[in-house]
Amino acid sequence: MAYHHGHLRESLIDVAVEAIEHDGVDRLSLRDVARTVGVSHAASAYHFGDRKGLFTAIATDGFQRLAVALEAADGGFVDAGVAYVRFAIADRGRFEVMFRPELVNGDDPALLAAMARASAVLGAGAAERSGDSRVNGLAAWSIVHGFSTLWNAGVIRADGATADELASSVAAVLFER
Amino acid sequence: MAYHHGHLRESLIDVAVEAIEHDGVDRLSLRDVARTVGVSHAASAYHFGDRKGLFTAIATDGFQRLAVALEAADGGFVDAGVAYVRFAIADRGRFEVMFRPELVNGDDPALLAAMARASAVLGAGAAERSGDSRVNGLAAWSIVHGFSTLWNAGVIRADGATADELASSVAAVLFER
DNA sequence: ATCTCGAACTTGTCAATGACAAGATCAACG
DNA sequence: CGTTGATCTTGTCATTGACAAGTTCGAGAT
Repeated sequence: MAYHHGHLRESLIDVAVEAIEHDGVDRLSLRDVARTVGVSHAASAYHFGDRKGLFTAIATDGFQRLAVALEAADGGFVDAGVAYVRFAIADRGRFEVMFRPELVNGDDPALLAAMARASAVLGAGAAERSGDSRVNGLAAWSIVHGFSTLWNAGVIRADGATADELASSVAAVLFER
Repeated sequence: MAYHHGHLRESLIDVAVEAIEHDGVDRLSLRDVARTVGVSHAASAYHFGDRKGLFTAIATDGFQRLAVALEAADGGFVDAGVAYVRFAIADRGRFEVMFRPELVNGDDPALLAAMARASAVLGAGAAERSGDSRVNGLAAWSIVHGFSTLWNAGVIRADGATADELASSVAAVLFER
C-alpha cells in the first residue's frame, strides 16, 4: 500500500457522507471513517483540522453540487423545485450537513462562496412573479426545502407516488394555478 | 439536598433542551446535563435508558406541545402556519429532535401517539381547499416546515421583519391570493 | 413500630472517541 | 546528495456513553 494515498481528502469526504446517510450526523465517528478508508485516525485531522472542519468541507462540496443541479434545471420554478428536492434526497448526507450552522465553520471563505453561488441560482427564479419577489422567493425556497426535509425525515406517506411526482405536485400548488 | 429529586425526569429534559438550543444536538453530553441538574451521570440512564431514550422523550414532549399550539390557533391556514413556525422557533431544541428519525426510538408508543395527535390537527386545515386535499395539506406542511427550518438554520435574511410577519406573508402566498 | 420491597439514585468501570503532540515517510528540487 | 515541506503515523489524554453493582429512601403490609 502506498504511503501517499492520492485522494485521501475526497475519499474521507465520500466515506463520511455515506456514513452520515446511514447512521445520521451525530453518530459519525472520525476514527471509523479513517478505518474504512484505511488510514490512521489522525490522517483526517491533517486535512480538516477537527470535526467541524470535516463538516465544513462536506457542506461546501454540497452547496457546489446543489448549484450545479439547479443551474442544469432551467425550465421554470417547478422544474427547479424538483431538482432541489431530487438533490436533497439523492445527496441526503451532504444536504443534512449544509443547513446545520452549528456543525460548520460559518466564516469559512470556501463555504461562503459556495453558498452564495447556490443562493444566486435559487433567487433568480422568483423575480418574474407578481407581488413581492422577496416573499415569493422565500415561499418557493421554503416549500421545496420543507418537502425535502420532511421526506428525508420519513414522515411523508408516499402512497406509491415517487418523490419526484409528489414534489412536482406540491410545487405546482404554490404558483401554477 | 433530598436524595429523591422529585422532578428529575422533567428537569433533565429541560436542561437537555436548553443545551441543544445552545450547542446543537450532537454536542449534547448526557454527563454534562446530569452535572447541571446536580445528579450523578447514571441518573439519566435510569429514566431514559440510553441517549436515544432521552431524545425520544424530548420528541414526544415536543409533539404534544406542538399539538397544543396548533389546536389553540384556530383561524384558518395562515394562523395555524404562523403557530407552527412560532413553535418551531420558540421551542427550537425540541423541534430539532422531533424530525430526526435516527435520534429517536421510532416504535415508542408514546411518541407515536403524540405524533398522531399533532398530525391530526395538521391535516384538518387542508381538507376545505379545492383540489387534491392530500397534496394541499402536504404543500401547507412543507411551506411552514421549510420556513421554520431555514429560519432556525439562520439562512433567511430578515431585513428587520420579525419571523411572525415573514412567516405570515410566506404562508399567504400559498392559498390566500 | 418495624419489616420488606421496589423505585430512585450513586459509585465504579470499560471501550471508544476527538483532540493534540511528536515522530516517520516521501517527493520534489537545488 | 541533502534539505525542505507536505502527508501520514504512533502515542497519549480527558471525556464520553453504556453497563454493573451497590445504596438510600419511602410506602404499604404486618
